[in-house]
Amino acid sequence: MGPRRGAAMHELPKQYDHRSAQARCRTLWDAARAWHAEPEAGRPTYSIVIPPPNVTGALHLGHALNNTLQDVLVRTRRMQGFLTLWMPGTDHAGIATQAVVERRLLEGEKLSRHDLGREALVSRIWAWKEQYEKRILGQLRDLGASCDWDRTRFTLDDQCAAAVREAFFRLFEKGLVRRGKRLVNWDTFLQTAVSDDEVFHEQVKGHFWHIRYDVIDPQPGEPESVTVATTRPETLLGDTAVAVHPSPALALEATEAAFREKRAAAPVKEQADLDAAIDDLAARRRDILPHLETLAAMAKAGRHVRLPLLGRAIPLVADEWAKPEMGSGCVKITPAHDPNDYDVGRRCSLPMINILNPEGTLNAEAGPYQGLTIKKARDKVVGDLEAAGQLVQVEDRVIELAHSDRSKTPIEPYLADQWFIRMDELAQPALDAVAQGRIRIVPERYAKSYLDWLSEKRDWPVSRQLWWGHRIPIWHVADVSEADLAKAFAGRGTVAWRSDEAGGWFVCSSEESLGAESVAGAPLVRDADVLDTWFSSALWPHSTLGWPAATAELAAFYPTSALVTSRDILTLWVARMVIMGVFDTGEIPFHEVYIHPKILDRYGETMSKSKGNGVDPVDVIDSLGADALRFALAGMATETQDVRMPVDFQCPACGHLVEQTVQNRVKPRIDCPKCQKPFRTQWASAAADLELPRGPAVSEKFEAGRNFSNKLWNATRFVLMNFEGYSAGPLAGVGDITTFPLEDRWLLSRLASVTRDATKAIDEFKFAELARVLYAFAWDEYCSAYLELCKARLADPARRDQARGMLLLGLDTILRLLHPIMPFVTEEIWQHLAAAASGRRMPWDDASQPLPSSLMLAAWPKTPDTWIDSRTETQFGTFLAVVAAIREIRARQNVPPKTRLTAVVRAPAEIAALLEPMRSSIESMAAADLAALGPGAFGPPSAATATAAGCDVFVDLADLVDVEAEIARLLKENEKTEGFIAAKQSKLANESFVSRAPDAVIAKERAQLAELEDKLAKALAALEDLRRRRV
RNA sequence: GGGCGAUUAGCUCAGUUGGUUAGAGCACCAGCUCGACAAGCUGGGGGUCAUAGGUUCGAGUCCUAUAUCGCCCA
Repeated sequence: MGPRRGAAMHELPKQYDHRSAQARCRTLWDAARAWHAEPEAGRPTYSIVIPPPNVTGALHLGHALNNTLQDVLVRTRRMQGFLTLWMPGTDHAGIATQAVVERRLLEGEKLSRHDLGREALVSRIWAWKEQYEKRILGQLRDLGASCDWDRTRFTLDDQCAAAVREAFFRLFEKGLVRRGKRLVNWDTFLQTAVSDDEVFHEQVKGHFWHIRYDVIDPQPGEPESVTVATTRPETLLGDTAVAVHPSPALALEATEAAFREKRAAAPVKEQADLDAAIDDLAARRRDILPHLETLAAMAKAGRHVRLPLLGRAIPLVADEWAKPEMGSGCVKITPAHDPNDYDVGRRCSLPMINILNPEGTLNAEAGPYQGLTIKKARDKVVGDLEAAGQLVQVEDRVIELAHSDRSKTPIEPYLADQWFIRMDELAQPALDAVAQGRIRIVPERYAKSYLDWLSEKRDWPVSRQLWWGHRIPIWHVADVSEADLAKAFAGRGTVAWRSDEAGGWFVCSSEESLGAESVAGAPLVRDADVLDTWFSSALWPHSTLGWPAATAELAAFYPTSALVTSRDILTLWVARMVIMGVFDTGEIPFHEVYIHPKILDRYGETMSKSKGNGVDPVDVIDSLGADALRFALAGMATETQDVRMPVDFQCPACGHLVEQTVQNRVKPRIDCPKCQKPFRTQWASAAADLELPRGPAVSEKFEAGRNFSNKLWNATRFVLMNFEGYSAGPLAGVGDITTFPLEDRWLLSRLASVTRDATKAIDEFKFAELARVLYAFAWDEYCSAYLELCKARLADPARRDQARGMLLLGLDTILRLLHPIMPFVTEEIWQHLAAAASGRRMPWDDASQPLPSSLMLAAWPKTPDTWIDSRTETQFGTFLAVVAAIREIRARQNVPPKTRLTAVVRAPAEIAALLEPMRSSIESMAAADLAALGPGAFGPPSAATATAAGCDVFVDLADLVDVEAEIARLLKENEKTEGFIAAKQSKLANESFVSRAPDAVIAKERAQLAELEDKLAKALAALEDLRRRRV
């Protein structure tokens, strides 16, 4: 602080401090509840519901991206004057949350959920939820999300629960809910079915056991046994058939034909393998086909084989699932424990024997094996088979084993009673909404997967054998008549019942309780299951707004405007929201769905906590600021594809960046290769590791945003430094801009173009483009060009105020356009502007009102199209090119920046006339004296030359010039120019080009050729001068 | 097996209805302590647009095939 600066000056620190700014802005926004939306008649609305994050843990980078994009939309629309609601909330995430809590319970207290009981476990999960919900919402606020925090919902709160019961009840009443057996993915650890989406496959080493099943009473000519192979021998206890292909000869022929066709088209390197496969088929035809034909005939005759160990007679059946080209050509059929066998079982009407208890031990159906775990049963079955001489062979084999994503334990296919929602009728309106364009999916190509998935109209299994979730509002009652039910629930429109087709009844209610323990003496037993977590998510857009009540919020904000999400839940969530939204309210839940990309690591893998390859958004917010994070994320949201983000560990001791690799990312501690000091990672668990400082995972991608924040900050610092004695008046009319100096007309033109482009980018969900356009304008045009130009004007009292006004107009507009992406730094600066220039108004502001207290509530720029002036932009471009040419000469001749140059610009008369008013600007920006400007201007023989936008620039370097370097440079440049000329000439000599290309293209080519030839001629003349000088 | 997408500078990505000499950020090189900013300024080097064909006066862009990678579905 020099003595020249008085206390009244708005002197800002040299560096932007994101930490204090973020805290201040949050306080400001919260105090004003600037994010709150109250329904209000007659105002256009814009609404988004947040994809509710799971309360399982902390937010990751994907959440940061997802919510940044929503906030960009929401902040823009709010500034544009829409009554804007962004509905926040979290998801109870059924199985995911219960699994996390159960795992901690087991690790921490060695207790299972059964030790605790339903009520106690659920209350533990609620406690977990409270903790993580708070953390997640806090992180969203740290990110800057302008959600309506007064409306925060939770998928399991009372309001959502009422909506869930009502929706289920309506489905039940309409007969769209059914109960049935289904082969489910059984998680024996969590003891629940998990959906296909919650299953991942992992390759594990296993075996392939070949087992002999004896034929009962073989006839002469018939085989005495069949051999089948399995990776899961214990399942034979549940076998109810052995299958063989009904027409093995035809099947083999078809397979062979397919192979031959493939062979004909195959590249050479694959041919050998295919030949071998074909030979193998021929051998099979010779060796085992007769045997299979016999077995097929036996199957059709209803013959049986004996199940080893248990001795049960099971039929031979003919089914195409048995592949004659594989193994022995026969397969064992265990309908209750294998998806394919289940299909066979249904086709052949086989019994289905479930041999498992829910916790993964064998039940009474397993006879002597009852009570064993699957693993022990497997060992014993194999041992017993061997002892009985039924085990033919054991092969080592790598198998794809299904695991539960939640418990990480192997999945057992398991036959169980489940609740389903019938999709045949429900899916159609959801299909139509997208097919007919009432819901627009962006990018469009994702509409295909949505439509494909929905058009299968597969029933939705909605029951889960969990304790954490919405309890299915169904009670079971047996031994009563319908008249009993009608009497018991007379006048209750909220109760409905249907036959369970086994003599009993299902009673469903939209109320929390039936208000009765029994009907006609028969007990009402509440169904133990809870609903799939996606059921409550499917209601999210309308349940959060108060449905089924006819609230003002529902009327104002439903259907919502847009949904922003990631593609992996397009079917699980988006499609189901459409289905349930239309079913419950008769209206689609949103008009647009924007699918954003995924962020991958440097190897192209998706980031996940379990891989340890992610970046924690909190680290970025902490070190570089929320705006830096948001700017980088918005810049990654390109339309076409996922983006990679190379990640490094930052050494906490020396700051060195250690590349994150597949090897080191799973280690609990890493030694910094530079300073040798160790640091811990997210995996640290040993006490010694936990004491180490943490090395956060970082990415340089975020630094651009931090630097940009600082650039804006310093531009403001400069503007405010020059505000002494300035009182900004309203800029409402801006006045007669035709009298403005060129640079001001240029700035206005650029402001108008950029505003138009930015607004369009947001309308089209082109977030990366938005970020790029604003970055380039703010940095390269406003700061590097305009602000530099103003330096001379600010020193001149006669021109000072015009420059200040324009600087303010430009800065304020940039802040408003940038605010949706970088809310904190723009708000912080806006507050400083308010202190220094409270009287200012933008042309699009309501001049009769004071400016809002927060940038968040300021008006989005509405620039007049009349500002756009392409002639001015061209003219300004020429000016910049001349400046650049002089600077280039300075740089290539190694002239120090302080040494003042003398330059001459030869330009055609009309260009010279345009440049004339910019003479002093050229001089100040290029640090050069302009000795001459015009068509007749020429430089001395000792000048270095450059060309720029039709002008020739000469810089007299007298004895400074490095003649040899200049000659070498010109020679190289001429070579290039000659190449271009040759290419143009041949193009223009091409008869078909000249006759077919549009005239405009040809004229352009001619003009370019002329320009190039002119350039070459001038360069040759300059070369001559230099050569003469050398001699 | 079916579908979708991608391949452009060392890295991460733009590139509009086909039409100048293909752009940006980071990284790299050279020079700069200028009263806004070294998280900065000025200048520079760096690309046979995956490969092979085709359409066209003209292809990074359209078509076909191939290779590689990714995702979704069974």
